[in-house]
Amino acid sequence: MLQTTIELEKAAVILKLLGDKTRLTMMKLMDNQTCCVCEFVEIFQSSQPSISQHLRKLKDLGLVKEERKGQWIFYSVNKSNEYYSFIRPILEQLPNQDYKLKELEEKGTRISCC
Amino acid sequence: MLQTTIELEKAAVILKLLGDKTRLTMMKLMDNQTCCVCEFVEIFQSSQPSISQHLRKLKDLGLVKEERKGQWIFYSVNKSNEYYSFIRPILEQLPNQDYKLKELEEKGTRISCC
DNA sequence: TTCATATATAAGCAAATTATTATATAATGA
DNA sequence: TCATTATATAATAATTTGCTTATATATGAA
Repeated sequence: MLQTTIELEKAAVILKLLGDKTRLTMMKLMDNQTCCVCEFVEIFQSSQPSISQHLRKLKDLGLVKEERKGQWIFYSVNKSNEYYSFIRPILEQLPNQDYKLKELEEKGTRISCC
Repeated sequence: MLQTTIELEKAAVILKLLGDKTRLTMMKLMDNQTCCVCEFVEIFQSSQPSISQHLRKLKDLGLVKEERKGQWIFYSVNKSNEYYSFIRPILEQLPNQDYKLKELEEKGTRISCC
């Protein structure tokens, strides 16, 4: 079987991180799109520190990358991370969440912020 | 894309369960083999109630099935569960753990018990 | 420089999770 | 029936997690 494997302990850590509805939805969104913190705050109706803390955990594992543009910091899935091949099949099986960003665009809150 | 999707909330619950080193290793083992509680107790050097509780969680989600044979209860991955297609690609990427059972066989503790 | 906005971090707390200890149930064999 | 073995469950304790509140940092604009 020509399949790369991932250390079991590392896999468990990654799966635990993905095993949270907010983080999992974020990852699915960021797999297609680049998002900033304030968008997540609006999408999930969560506090800004709460969103920042979720992103911090994903970043600490290297699953996402950040890019500052002025005041804003844009996050996206780090597809060159060595573990991306592990999480990709998981994300692929999740229903697309892009409608959440579309809703922001319709309300004008996507443009105003980013 | 001809790919079935899984509800996001359900996916998060499953990933959280898999996001534990003991449970993840158990699932990888049970994907190939049928194991009983006492084997897991020896493999993980954990208490019997701790192992039973991990198995209970996996069973509650339908991820594993049990079959009693005399005093022993054998557990294995429930491949007819509707979510097996979701977890299979995850398990496939994990390194094979069968050596753990081989070690029991060499020590004679596999046969004595099951 | 000062103010406003976006984001990060730290501390504290509540909720959830895991392990332990004690006990119950079920099957086997003497 | 009684003792033993395998497993489950309940109660509790210990640990971890996630959120809130408060504060700090960084950028841009007035």
